[in-house]
Amino acid sequence: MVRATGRRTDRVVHGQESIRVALLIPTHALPPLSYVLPDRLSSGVRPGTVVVAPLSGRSRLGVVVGPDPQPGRAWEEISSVQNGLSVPPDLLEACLRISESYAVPLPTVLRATFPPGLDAGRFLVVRPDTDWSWEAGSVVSRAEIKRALGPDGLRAAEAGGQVSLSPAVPERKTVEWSVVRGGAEPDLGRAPRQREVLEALKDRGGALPSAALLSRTGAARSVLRELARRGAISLVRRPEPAPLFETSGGGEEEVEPFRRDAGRAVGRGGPFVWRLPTGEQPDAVAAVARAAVEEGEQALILAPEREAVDRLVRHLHRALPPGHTVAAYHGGLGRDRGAVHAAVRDGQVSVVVGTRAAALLPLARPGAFCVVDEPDGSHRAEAGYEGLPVHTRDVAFARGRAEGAAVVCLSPVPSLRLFAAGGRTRVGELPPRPPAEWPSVRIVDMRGSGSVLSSTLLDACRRIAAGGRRVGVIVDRLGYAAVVTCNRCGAVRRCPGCDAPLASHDGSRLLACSRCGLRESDEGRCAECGSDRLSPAGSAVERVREGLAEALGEPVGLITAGRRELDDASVVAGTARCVLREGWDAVVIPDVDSSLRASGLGATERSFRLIYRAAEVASDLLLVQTRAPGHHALLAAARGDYEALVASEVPLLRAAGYPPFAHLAVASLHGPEEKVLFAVESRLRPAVEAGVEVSDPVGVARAGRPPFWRVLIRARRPDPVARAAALVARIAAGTHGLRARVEVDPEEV
DNA sequence: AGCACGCCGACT
DNA sequence: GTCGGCGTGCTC
Repeated sequence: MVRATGRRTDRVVHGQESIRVALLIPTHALPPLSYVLPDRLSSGVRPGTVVVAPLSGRSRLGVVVGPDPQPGRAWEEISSVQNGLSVPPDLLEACLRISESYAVPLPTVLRATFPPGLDAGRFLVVRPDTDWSWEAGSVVSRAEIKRALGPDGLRAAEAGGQVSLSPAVPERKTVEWSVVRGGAEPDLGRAPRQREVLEALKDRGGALPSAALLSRTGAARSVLRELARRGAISLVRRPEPAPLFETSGGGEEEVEPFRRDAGRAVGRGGPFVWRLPTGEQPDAVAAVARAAVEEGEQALILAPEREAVDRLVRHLHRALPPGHTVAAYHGGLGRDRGAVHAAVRDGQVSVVVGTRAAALLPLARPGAFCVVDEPDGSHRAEAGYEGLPVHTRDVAFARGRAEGAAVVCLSPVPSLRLFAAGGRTRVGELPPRPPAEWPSVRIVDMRGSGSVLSSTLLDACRRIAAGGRRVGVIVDRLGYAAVVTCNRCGAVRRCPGCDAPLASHDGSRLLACSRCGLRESDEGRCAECGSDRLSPAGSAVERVREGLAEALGEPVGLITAGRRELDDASVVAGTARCVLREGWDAVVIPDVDSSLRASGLGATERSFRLIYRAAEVASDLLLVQTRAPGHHALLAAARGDYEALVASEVPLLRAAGYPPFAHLAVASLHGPEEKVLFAVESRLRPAVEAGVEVSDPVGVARAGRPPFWRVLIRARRPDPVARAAALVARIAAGTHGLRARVEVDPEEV
């Protein structure tokens, strides 16, 4: 079921011609360059082939992107072809598209398809000088050559072809393997233990790491030594095996209800969204994976975190029928990561589950991509940090299109941008599945109350704790800081300078701005309604925990990403991510307003999602305290009514010109003000296409750190936005002292 | 005049 | 990313 798309990449490049090569230097400043492809190297070179090419007299690794559209400029020759590393042409196609659409340098995107830890600083000695200490054929590091020959000597040796860049993946640790020897078998009639071990080894294909064989059979090492002495097996050192798991089956029945819809999506191909309860996601994933492997294809499952990846691997182990191979791929694998990469690329793995670092893993036979917990923020790296600032959902969409595979996004509350016709990608919807159960929901109106914890909340906690059951309390802010709100209208006291909410720390009478560090006293009136009844609200997790413990007269647990204390207490406070990972009898959100009053792109969605997910993990009761009891997102979420959210929010996205109806890019410029202003006003603004709006740079002050400037770029169509974003990045890359981070169609602003 | 430093653009 | 060219400005 391979549907080749091949826009410009399926032609074979051959003959003494020139080709375009994207050198793997992660910068916006360097476009693909033209090189001559000498005849002796031309066989097998196609788009996606990895080559070594010189730049300023230095060997660089690069990827062939296609034939040279304007031959004649190329002068330098490709110096070698690295066949083992090449990127599949369809995946290259997806990389080109991602680079263009999201203003990420092509080398950065291509790098993400490569095996981890690739060492591009090693040289093969081809023709050594008589006075060199290395023999022909040996591999030496750049540093060592530089030390012996000096920088000029290295360059001369490179230019003269005496050494050639020879990148390699890190060597695997070797371990002892037991391998069955062919030929006459010794008589093991009187050695049942040896016979048993030999049979077990033959069952597993005749080769197994000795440690695994021994633990599988429970035999002692002496048994292996004896078998080796008799010539039945040999003990050899081989690379450690990759952590691949054979499926066992046994849990396939639960997958059955999902198979028809998953099969339809995988059979048809293209992007899909599937709304189903969070708890049903693992079986839906299994159904998608199964549909792909039954076609003889591979599935790539993308989950937000390592733990979720490992859980899914364990689930698939049982949920898929026997005879398939599952593997995890994420940063926690260490040196095993390279081995999994190779196994996936060679097609030995049927289903690979990974974090966003796996989004561009090359697959031998791509069949389905599946994005688990699609709206989770961890699916996208922050701009400026490691990883692509592109949501894995969008990476998967680009791949699905280029590689002819289905993409299925799973969540009970998917990103709204998937539900709007006319976006970047037309997304099909699989029949949604309603929540399996829904708790009773209690909305406590906190208007007119200055307290943080209502008596209703405390009574509910007492009642549930008394029954030996558990309450999870969601407080999505660390530490003790609290904002100040008006008791009458609920407005938040904001910093006059930068509009960020002012926070009080440790109960002091002083308010501080977390952004610019401004301090002022907490006296005064509400800027909205003039009321003088202001009180701290939006308490952070430590304060709520203390308040609860005091009011309930018993210890309260704490779960955050960094800390875990008394987590078996009957009442446990924690951040949303931690509380939502577990199941509770009741879930309490004492300050849902801290989420509801947030503004900007994605804020309402996020609030809805928080409340909805809280209801999912609460088996009996969801209790929410608010000063906005009529808020439409709150009411819809309390009913579990996603359609209502779509109906109310999608028109707002359209009216506000937010994705997917229009497109925007956020550029953060770090550097002195005059350079920022010059770059934006004199270079960016005059150069953008018609229909592209560029905002004035807005300074963002940060306590203790130099400020930066933010520029919003918007337009109706996606491509001009991406081109303008790439332009700012290029301008900044070519301006000393100016650095830019750009993010196209961010999830939130 | 001679030299150090930092910015800018080229590199295919 | 990395290097060399060149302008600015300082010192002998």
